[in-house]
Amino acid sequence: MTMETTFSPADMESRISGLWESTSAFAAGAGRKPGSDSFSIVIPPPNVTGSLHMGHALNNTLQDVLVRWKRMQGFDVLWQPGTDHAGIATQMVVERQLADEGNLRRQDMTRAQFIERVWKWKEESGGTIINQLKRLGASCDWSRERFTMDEGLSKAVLKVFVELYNEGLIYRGKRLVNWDPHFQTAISDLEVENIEVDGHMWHFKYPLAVNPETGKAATYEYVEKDEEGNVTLSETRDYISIATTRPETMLGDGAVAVHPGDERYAPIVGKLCEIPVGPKEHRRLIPIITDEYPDPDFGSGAVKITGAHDFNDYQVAKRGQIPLFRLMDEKGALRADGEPYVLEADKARNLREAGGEPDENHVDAINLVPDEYRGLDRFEARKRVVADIDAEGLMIIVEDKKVMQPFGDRSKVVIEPMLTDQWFLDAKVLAEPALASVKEDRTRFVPKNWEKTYFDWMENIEPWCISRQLWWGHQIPAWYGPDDHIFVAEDEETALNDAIQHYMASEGPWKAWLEDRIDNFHPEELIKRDPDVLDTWFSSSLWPFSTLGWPDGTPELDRYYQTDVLVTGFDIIFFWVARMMMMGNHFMRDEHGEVVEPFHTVYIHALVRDEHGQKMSKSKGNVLDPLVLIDEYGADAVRFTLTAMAAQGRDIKLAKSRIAGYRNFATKLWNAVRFAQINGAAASPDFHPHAVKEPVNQWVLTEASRALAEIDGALEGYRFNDAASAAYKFTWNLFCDWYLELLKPTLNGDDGPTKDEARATMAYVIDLILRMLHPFMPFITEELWAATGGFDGREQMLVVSQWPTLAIENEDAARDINWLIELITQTRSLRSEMNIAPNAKLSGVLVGADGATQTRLQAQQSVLQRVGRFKAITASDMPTEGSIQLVVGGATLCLNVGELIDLDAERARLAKEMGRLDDEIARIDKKLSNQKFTARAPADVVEGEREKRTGYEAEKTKVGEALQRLN
RNA sequence: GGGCGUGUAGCUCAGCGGGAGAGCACUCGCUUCACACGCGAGGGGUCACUGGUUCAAUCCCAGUCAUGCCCACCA
Repeated sequence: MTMETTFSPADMESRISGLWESTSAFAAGAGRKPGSDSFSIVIPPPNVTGSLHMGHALNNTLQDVLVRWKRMQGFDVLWQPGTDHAGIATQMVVERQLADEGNLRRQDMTRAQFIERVWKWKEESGGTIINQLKRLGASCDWSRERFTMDEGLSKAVLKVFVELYNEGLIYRGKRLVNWDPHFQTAISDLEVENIEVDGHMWHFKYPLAVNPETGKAATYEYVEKDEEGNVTLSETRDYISIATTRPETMLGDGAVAVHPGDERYAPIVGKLCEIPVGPKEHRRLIPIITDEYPDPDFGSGAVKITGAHDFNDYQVAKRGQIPLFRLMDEKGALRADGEPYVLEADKARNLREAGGEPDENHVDAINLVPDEYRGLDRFEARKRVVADIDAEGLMIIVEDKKVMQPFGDRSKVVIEPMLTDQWFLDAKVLAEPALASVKEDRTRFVPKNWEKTYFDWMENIEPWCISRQLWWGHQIPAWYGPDDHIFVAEDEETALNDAIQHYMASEGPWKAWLEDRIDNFHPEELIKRDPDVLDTWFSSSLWPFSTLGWPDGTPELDRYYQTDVLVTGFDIIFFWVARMMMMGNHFMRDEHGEVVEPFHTVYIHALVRDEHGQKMSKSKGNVLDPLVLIDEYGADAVRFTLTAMAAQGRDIKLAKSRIAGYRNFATKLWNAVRFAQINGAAASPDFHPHAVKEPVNQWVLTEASRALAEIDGALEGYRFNDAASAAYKFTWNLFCDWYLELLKPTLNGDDGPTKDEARATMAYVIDLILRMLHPFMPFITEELWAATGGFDGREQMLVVSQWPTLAIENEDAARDINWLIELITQTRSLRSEMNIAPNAKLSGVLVGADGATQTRLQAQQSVLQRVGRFKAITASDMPTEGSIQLVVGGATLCLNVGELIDLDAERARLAKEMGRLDDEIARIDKKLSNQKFTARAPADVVEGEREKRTGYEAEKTKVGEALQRLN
């Protein structure tokens, strides 16, 4: 087979991919050795709406490196792929598509129609990212691809929900949650991004209530003191000053709170003040209460309490039994439905405090939202409230202020805390065993410092709001009876039976209703299913076992669970890793009933940034698209770059020049193999690496052994960058730069056993290189594997061939070849420095060489001529006159350069060399003369310094002699 | 406010107790019979700063200054 000087990744990659696919090379267990252990990884399922970005490329390259390495080692490997249904993201995509088509909006369709539409979209466009992963070379078992909404996974979700509900760990309740007014759903704390924005803080006067007996406004002496207790301000006030960043929530205030120790407000605690918004005759009065929450030193020290629209206020309201007024609708507009939301238990109390009687008629009298504000968007309402208060002269001041504002991570709109009915998971209980697993080292994070992040979050975990007011997702398996009794079951039939049983055993009206038509009613007449769906991460948290068939007991579950390592980015430690730990620990047990964690290792990798360290974003225009890079440089180059830069604990700043550099590496490998082909590299049945005779071959096998050990060690420790760099250095700097060069005289020489050994060793080492590089650069290595005849007859594709093991350590050969390399390197430097033409053939004599060196000289004569560009080098006792002299390995090499020699330059060069040696010796002497050093430093270190000194001294003598000869 | 990082050659980064490294960029020289996506040779660094521990510190500790990220309820 003839090879071009460069290769074309594009053609090759699709061809190779096809071969892998058609031979099922990635199938679970492909290439395993009989009786081998399993090695399994579950892919972090990308969103079905996703397309491959650099983060995916890094994440999946690293997984693929591990998986290919383990597969070649003979493990029974499963890399489980799949995608996530991504509730909000997918619903968003499909709704946008509907809008683009000018068709119905979601709201105009039935739920069933819409969901059908989403599935259709999924079938048509949902596979994009999977194909992109294939282009990267990800060796997942694609035949086992799963989707979080698959039947099997949905079954797992139902089972988990029902069990956790029955255990009391899932419950429904009215709580303050993060409400996304754009998507009109609750979201979890994690889906909220707090961003600092420019805002304002308004200071308003809340007038004290008119005393009904006197008909006058109440007043009090407001006194401020400095730190020493001196009065700095004293005035009579008929109001309390309130600071707020959100005036639009004022209509929902339930109280004003001050700190119990705040003397300024002590005279008015317990009194009422008025919310200064809306028609005067209908303004609501609220009490001034005390609570630890207000900070007397911040603002005025008085805080308005809006329990239904602020998380802090909610806590204060609960403590003080302050009513919660839900002021807004699902879109974040002030409600227009006329009826204020008041918790039943608090209704009477509120009315009483508002000065009214607790009867239904009075509710309208304190109607929460005045007519002129009804239906206003919250930001519009804010402007109106501020303007109206200002017009009334009740605004004290407005400050510009940076405020932290919550935004929906997908919708990018301001999140509104809202009082709604939601489902929650008691995460605190589930977190405990998940914490213990990491504390007790049964699951470990790499790098370890991420454990602290995990601990901090898990130790302070809050209930997880798992319900979403969406249509796309796992619908919550809960049904409500006519009296709102909840029936949770895996299917409607069970829920219905439960309901029938429940009501038949009750004494209420529904018993009679049922007795009337027990076999003749539609289920919907009795129970209605909760319309909400579960948070996408609920199903993702089951991924490590739901993809393997759980809750059924499958052979795959037995074989591949616990998975080995989870490879992921730190940004989803909370979203996903922690939750998988919670669910895995709760549901998965071994035969002894012991907890089995979903994975024993969590490898956390960095973020990929642009070359200046900026986060890649469309708006900055600095996004590098992995697919574009793959087109330009090949998948192997992209993969190798990401691997080589994946140092632990550091973000990857990706520059195209690096990718180009590793593309060049691929070309280099290509040409090395081409060279070997041209020169008849051939596997010989008689070849045994331990039996080679030539030092150069012994040496390259020694170096290959070292490189392999380094790669294995690095991969064991997830030091991907070290592994890549060891493979790179061996291949290029050792094999190409030296081994192939040193072989050239032999390969161009006469046939014979030496040449045969060279050809066989060359073939053997190329085999080795292709194997050791395969996890990093699967395409080109597979291609070259096919292009070369190897030692195993190429019965298998490289992907399922064996990972090399080699442990040859030949010190003598290493010394021989390193001497040769040093001699050639030094002469090259000299030629360059002395401006001697690179192709000028020099002759030289080696003076003072010991026996071993003389033997080397003899043996390497042809190499020296070819690679070192010497006419000849002979051993001699007598230095040549008028030569340039070099000290190499304890001997002096005199190079005859004829008229080329410039005596002054030569003297200067040697003098500089002397100076360098003097410096080295002085440095060592300083150390050795330090008695503390010789006394306290380890003996081998001291001995090492002495040896170095001896070496420098010997070299100095030689250089001195050379210098003398010039005079 | 708490936590986790990072500051090493012009750029991007390895190294992390005993003689400062790589890739790219730069300079010089090479149509050397695999490769110019190449070959050979070079220049370039008080390893952020200040103290401390140590026989020895770029590396360990403390502080300072920069810089990045995550978490958090100051209205």
